[in-house]
Amino acid sequence: MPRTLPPPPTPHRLGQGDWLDAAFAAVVEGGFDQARVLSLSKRLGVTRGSFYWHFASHADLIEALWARWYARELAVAQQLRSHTTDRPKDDLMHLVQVALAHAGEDLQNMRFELALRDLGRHDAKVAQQLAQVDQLRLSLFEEKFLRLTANPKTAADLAGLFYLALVGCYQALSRPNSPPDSEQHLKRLISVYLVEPHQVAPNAELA
Amino acid sequence: MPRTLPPPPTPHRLGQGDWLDAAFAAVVEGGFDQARVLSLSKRLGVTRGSFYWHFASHADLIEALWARWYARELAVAQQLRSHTTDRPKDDLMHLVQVALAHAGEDLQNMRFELALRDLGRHDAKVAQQLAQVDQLRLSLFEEKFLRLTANPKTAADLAGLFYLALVGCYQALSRPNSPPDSEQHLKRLISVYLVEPHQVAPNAELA
DNA sequence: TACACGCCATACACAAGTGTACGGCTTAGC
DNA sequence: GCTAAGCCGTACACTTGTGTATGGCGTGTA
Repeated sequence: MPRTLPPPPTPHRLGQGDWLDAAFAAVVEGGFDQARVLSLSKRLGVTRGSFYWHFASHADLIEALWARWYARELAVAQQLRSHTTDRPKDDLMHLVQVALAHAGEDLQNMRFELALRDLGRHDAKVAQQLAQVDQLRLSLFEEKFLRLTANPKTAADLAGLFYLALVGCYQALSRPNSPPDSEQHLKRLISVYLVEPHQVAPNAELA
Repeated sequence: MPRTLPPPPTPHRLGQGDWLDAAFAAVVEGGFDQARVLSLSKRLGVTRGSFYWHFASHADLIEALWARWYARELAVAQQLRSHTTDRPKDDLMHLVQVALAHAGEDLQNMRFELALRDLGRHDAKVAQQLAQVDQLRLSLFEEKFLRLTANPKTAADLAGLFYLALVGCYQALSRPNSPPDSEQHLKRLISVYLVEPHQVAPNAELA
């Protein structure tokens, strides 16, 4: 068991995880171009000699970075799938809650995912991984919506629209100076117009 | 009148517009980092000496690029605002049609706008311009939806959700290997679940 | 204590990118 | 046909970034 204790005795004695964390932070702040070996080493207070001990190349770091993201997304999806109550609407809103939690770490995850989507638009391998995650999430949403409408086609449609709205929310919330109440606003939009109207009752146009 | 004839007598005698066009194409293909002076000059078959005659610096080019985009977006919004018939639903779907036209040039515009949104996440001035355009579009959508529901709050909500879905569609359609029918699929989703159900009739859950 | 290994610093070579100064060709205007 | 301006090529200095080879310092272990 090599690395389980978070702060090893020596003050700055880095491991792969430290470089990945620093790269993640750099991507969140300035996109994937800012995840340069030179700038990361300055940020970590070491020289590039350390980096090339832990990683074979810069491309290796980037690949390890979105490989870690991919693995985590699979785990999250697995956990969300098992989280099922007898209130389908609450389950759906729980998904929104998890996806749109505006506080701290989740905002970083949003910005990272958007940067990754930008990368995927120009890199075939990243694009494929993203498509897999999208497909996984879509099937998850569809599963939840199927407990609302019982109509497979409608459930698939709503899941698609639901996901489109979520991706749009990512753009809206990741913007600097996004008002702090916009998260609640977006949650309400999704709840009122995508989740609530579809069950037995037709719809409820609130005043 | 300096430059009105599209292909001037000499084969490669460039103007500002040629550099802007080349930069636009580079951004569409590989994001704003690919819009480098060196690579653009190679693409245009000249050296950097030409560039620094037309532009003061690289930042000047980038700024002129999204300034041109901004001006065009203002013009498009102005034109869309005036395009009004007596069939509100058709007007809304016309907006979708214009925004999501998958063919050729419009796909390039989508990818450029997404790249610009990435830039806006790390540049305050770009972020501000984007916020203005978003606000302009939102008010336009709201205007159209107001002719459907007559309820101001509902119209604002639907316009917001409509725009979120559009931004999500941008991500979906800009992906490589997006199936050619996905455009029609997305249009149907927006039509059936966001435009159609909201008028006098409650909603129509099609089988 | 001697030694090997893990981790990092140093130094070198190289490539890509920006900006500037200057010089040359080509076109238009008179 | 001469000239001046527009447009571009060339050469230089500088910065940032990658990758590699090599050496040094520490820690744990025999």
